[in-house]
Amino acid sequence: MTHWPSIVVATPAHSGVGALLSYRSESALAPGTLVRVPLGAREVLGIVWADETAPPEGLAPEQARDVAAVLDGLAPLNGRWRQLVQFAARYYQRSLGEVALAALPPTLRDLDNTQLARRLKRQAKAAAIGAAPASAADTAPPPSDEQAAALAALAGADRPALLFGATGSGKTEVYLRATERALAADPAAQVLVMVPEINLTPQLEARFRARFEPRHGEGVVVAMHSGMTPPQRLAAWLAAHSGSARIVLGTRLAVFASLPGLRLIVVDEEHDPSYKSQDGARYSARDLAVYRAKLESEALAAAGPDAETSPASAPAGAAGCQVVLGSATPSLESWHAAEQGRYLRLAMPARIGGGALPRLRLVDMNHQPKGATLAPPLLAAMQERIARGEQCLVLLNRRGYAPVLACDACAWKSQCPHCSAFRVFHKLDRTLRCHHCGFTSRVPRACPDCGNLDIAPIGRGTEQIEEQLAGLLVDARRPDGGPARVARMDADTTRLKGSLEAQLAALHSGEVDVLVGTQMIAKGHDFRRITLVASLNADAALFASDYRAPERLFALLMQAGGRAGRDARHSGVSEMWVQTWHPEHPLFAALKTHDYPAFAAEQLAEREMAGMPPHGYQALLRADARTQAAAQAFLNGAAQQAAGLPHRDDVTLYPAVPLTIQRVANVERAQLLVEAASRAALQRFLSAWQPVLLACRTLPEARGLVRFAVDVDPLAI
DNA sequence: AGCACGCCGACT
DNA sequence: GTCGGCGTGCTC
Repeated sequence: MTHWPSIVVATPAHSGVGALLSYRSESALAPGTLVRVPLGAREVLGIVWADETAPPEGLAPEQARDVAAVLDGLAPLNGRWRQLVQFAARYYQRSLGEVALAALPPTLRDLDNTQLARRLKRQAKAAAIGAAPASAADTAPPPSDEQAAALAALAGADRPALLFGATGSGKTEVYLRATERALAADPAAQVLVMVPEINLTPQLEARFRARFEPRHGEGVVVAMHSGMTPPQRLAAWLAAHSGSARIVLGTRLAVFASLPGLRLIVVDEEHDPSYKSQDGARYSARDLAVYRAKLESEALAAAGPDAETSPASAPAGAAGCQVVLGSATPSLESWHAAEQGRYLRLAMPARIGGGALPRLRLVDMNHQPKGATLAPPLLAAMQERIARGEQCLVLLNRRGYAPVLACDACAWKSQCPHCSAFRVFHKLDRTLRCHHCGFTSRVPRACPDCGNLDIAPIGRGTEQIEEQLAGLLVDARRPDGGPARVARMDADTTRLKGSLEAQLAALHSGEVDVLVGTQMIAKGHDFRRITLVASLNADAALFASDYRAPERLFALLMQAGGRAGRDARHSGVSEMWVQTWHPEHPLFAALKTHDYPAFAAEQLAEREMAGMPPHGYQALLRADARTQAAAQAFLNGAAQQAAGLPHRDDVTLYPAVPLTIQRVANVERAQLLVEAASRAALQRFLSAWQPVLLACRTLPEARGLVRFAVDVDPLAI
């Protein structure tokens, strides 16, 4: 019998090719089956979405081509996975094909059956070795009272859980034990643990391996992130898909991993903006994680009590798939959900070992010597720490030596020729670099415009702070009498593979007394001897036009402060210094008492007044074009042609505006904000709008449009 | 997105 | 006389 399977292929978002293409097959193909199909002149990977026994309507049967091959040996992707992908595509306004195929490891796309068979064989072999029982040594520390309480509450949770735990309160131990419990409840159970950045995977991976490999064998934990080589990614994906890997640890892309036995999802540092993808489909891995857990739970419930192993002994919540969002400074969205009771809040306010959170020291820059980068009291405090053999962390969110280089005599500045931004002066390699497009050249000896020899850096970056601190601390002495050692850590110093680990090791061993760096040093790393953290340019975020800037600043400062005093011996004296021109700002009052709930309440009240998320819903229509006029013409045309669309009156469309950085790599950028009072209204309108957007591409006044994209729930507007 | 087809400038 | 530039157009 001839079958007419509907198959998803990697069609780009706006190609005009429908989401599902009909092919012909002599045998039935289960939904979720991976196949290779002809598409135009090439053969591509496809996923069977539905198997039809009747020829498709609106397509002459002879136009359907034959399925070229079935990737056998791979179980079909299950219904929950397909539902997740379908939801993500619809919600984030992308084609199903783009989302579905991007969710698979890239190598799978160009593997034929013999190559695949080889990989599968290797994988099965590795899984067999890994499954070999090893020593059952249990090195886990007993949980604290708070951890035990959180775990007990989690066991009965019938909702997503928000683990609101101070830095150092031992959230990871809760993840480990929740994982342990999930794995023990069901021999096929799998757990997904997500972290915001690749940098944070190695140490978490190490802890999970140490805990679970002794009991479950090697291969029980696999990592999944974009830093892995294509073969590594394929191996990890296959291990997860086959069920041999019980724990998948990864960045946002791991939310799409095929996990047939998924029973628990952990989203660590759930507030982190890295969970929102900024290219391709702009999905929020945190939000998708919550949705995925719901899908899995519903499927398990529908399967009935008979389908599950021990329904009688398990608490109500544990029968489904749980999701735990962890943070010391939750996103306002998650906090709001917890306030409303949609999420279950689990609080762990105390630090393990009883250490106190650092004391906030605000430095009013109005009362400091003019032009001082580091206020004298801060410098004195640092010298004291060094003398005691303690470490300091200095935070500045700017790489390079100076953000701008300018001529003293004329108006020349280090403008990037391709972007509406200045190029950053990097003193170490004498370059001017554009941090947006990468355009780099050597620093000119003289002003390119007027020939003046005096061209001077304006502003400060991490390189300069490192240099200045080395000078200012030249007389500082460590307890052993040696000179203070200053180091810098940012994207420039950690570019090479392994260099991040090497630098962290140097810090841990005590070779470094003062570490200068960008926000990457504030995240996750557990430094024992740090007792002072200083933030030099917090003000930039206080008055930023981005309404989420205060939220991010609060999270960053709390997180950075959390690096200090983790060792209870030092915690009594640990301090968080913030240099500011606005010490009266209410954000600092909440920061001083480490009072996230107060800060969140204040922010949420402001958001409610303004109808901002989570009290309103937003989407951006973004356009890239050769001219700003074309970009805006496309956006405004799309807005005009929205007239009369269903649900048009449920949304507000704002005029098109250029982005803050209007031009990047010679592409002009503009965007248009869409607001709605409810998620559903926004969704309905965006769906209706999609064909209009496609039509507006060819508007004569939009000539020169390069691309457009819809960003649902944008992080910045 | 690929990858075709298609119509105009510098090379064996 | 061809190789190749990237401008439109299609993919079950």
